[in-house]
Amino acid sequence: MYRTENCGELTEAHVGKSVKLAGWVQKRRDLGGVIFIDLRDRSGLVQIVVNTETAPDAFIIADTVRSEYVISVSGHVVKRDPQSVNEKMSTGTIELLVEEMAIINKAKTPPFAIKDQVDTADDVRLKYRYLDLRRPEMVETLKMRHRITQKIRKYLDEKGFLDIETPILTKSTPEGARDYLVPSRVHPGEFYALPQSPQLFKQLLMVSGMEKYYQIARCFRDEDLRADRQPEFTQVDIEMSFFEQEPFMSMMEQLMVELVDEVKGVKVTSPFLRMTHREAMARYGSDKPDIRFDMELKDLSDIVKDSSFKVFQQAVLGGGQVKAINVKGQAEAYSRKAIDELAVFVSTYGAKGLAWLKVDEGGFKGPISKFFDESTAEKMAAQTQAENGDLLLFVADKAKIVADSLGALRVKLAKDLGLIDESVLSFLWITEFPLLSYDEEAGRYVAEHHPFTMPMMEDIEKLESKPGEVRAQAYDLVLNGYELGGGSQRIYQRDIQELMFKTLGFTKERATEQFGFLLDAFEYGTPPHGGIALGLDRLVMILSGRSNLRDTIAFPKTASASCLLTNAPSEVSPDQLKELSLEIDKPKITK
RNA sequence: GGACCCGUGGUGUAGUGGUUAACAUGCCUGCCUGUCACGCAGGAGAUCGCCGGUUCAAAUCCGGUCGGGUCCGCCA
Repeated sequence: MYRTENCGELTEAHVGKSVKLAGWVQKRRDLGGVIFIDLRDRSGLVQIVVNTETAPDAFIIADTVRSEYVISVSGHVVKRDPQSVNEKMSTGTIELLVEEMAIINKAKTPPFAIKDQVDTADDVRLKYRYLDLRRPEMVETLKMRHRITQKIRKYLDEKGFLDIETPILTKSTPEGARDYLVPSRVHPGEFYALPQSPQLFKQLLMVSGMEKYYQIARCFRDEDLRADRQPEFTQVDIEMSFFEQEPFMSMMEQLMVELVDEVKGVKVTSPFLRMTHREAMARYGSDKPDIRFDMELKDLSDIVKDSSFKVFQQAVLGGGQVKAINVKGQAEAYSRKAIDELAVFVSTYGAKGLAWLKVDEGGFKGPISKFFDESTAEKMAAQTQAENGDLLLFVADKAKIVADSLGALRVKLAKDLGLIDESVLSFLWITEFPLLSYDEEAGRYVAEHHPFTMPMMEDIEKLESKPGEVRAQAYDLVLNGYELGGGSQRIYQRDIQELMFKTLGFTKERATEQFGFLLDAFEYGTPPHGGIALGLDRLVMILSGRSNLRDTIAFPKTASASCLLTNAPSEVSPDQLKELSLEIDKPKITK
């Protein structure tokens, strides 16, 4: 037996007991006649002491031990003298007095120190991910991820949901994200796709009468990465029959309430705030607003449309908007140069400029103040709740650009100014999403959520006349400015589903070819159903206080979707290609 | 597809045209019996990501390329 206890779990209750420990050498401190070793395992650290006089054989071994050696020790747990207690260690009041020691395996000096304070570049960490994962904060994050999935499984099990697996090798569908493709050997020239989500299968399970399904499912999307986006990620996928939106949302809320209480000890109140998509876009310029701070977008279009400031005037005349955010009390803090930098920031979202006004006792100050007469200025001040010392920032443009740029600026300023209370978990639901949006590039409407989302019944007759105005029975769960997940009531009637495909520009033939199996299935007694998919990685990221999804995934990909540990993706042999009837059109220039 | 930032001993940084590339930490050796950022003394370790150009001279300037990161587009 290698060990009787775990390092980090030793307490004063063990004092006087003989125990065996095994683990990695965190740190060796050699004082000549006595050697201290901090021994680490998954549970934490404990100090072990080897004395040349009381344990001469062990001392000889301890003398040769180095960082990250795997060792086993036995001895007695003793209480430390009061003056040698280490308050920074959870096991700091005790230590193990070593009697025997053995080296189980030696270790090369690791390329970086195994400790929490990371000062190592991401690429080095990822190349040696197995060492990076030894760092306590990484262990803690993966432990939290485990506790989260365990809680989700327990909760859904208690509510009667069945965990059912769906295929990883499946059918490519053109809607939505780009697919990862897998060539078929048996069917030359044909491909499987990895699932973007188990969407179709979970609906088919509802047709099957499974009634309540869930899966913690890996999903794949061949799109460019972000700090909160990986090409393979994990969804908590949930679907139920005889679905009604309100009770379902309540059940999801209850899961979140219990989960954050268990995992973080944070109490959040239910029901969560609900906000329509239209309101979120108007007030926050985002469909996933961070409502931990104010600084809302204020519409000034009507007030300034007759002003002599041409930029504002023309934006409104052209069908656009003029909106502002009020940066409270920051007029002095932002110099002209600092505001110029903010203008560069909003330009990435397509804004052509960032107008500004500072408020002081004499009224508005700044280069554009001369364009507004007294009564206009008063109305602007009232609309933005402007007071002395405030800084107003304006964007005048098409609605989308105004929302994107001011929405992003609002979040950036809040972060820069420290307006966000990081201890708060701020959940809300966004409802009544548009069903469709017009894709300029494709020259047609595309599904905002996915093509199986049920339109709102009162909008359904507009599907053919004004598709852009149809709202969906869809909802997103938002946490602290991140989209945690989204779901909807699904279409479960063949005729509505066919109408939807038609609206999306599918010919009847193509709809049959791509989704005929679903349309057919709907004709065999399909219950109304709906559900949600939650981004597990993002949930772990937020609850563990990380700002990057990579830190919540044991073996993540880099920004260019490669794995630095295994060097995937990589070239394959000509034989492998031949077997799959594949030819490489543009061979990479070999190194 | 685009923009921006980064690349210098194992690790993290300094050096921004001119001697032997500096510092911290880590590593190695020796000394040290209560350390926990142990201490003290000594030592090894870098063709400055790669290729090309400018120059008498390049870690430094220019172009390209590769790798990492953040964002826009893309993606729910």
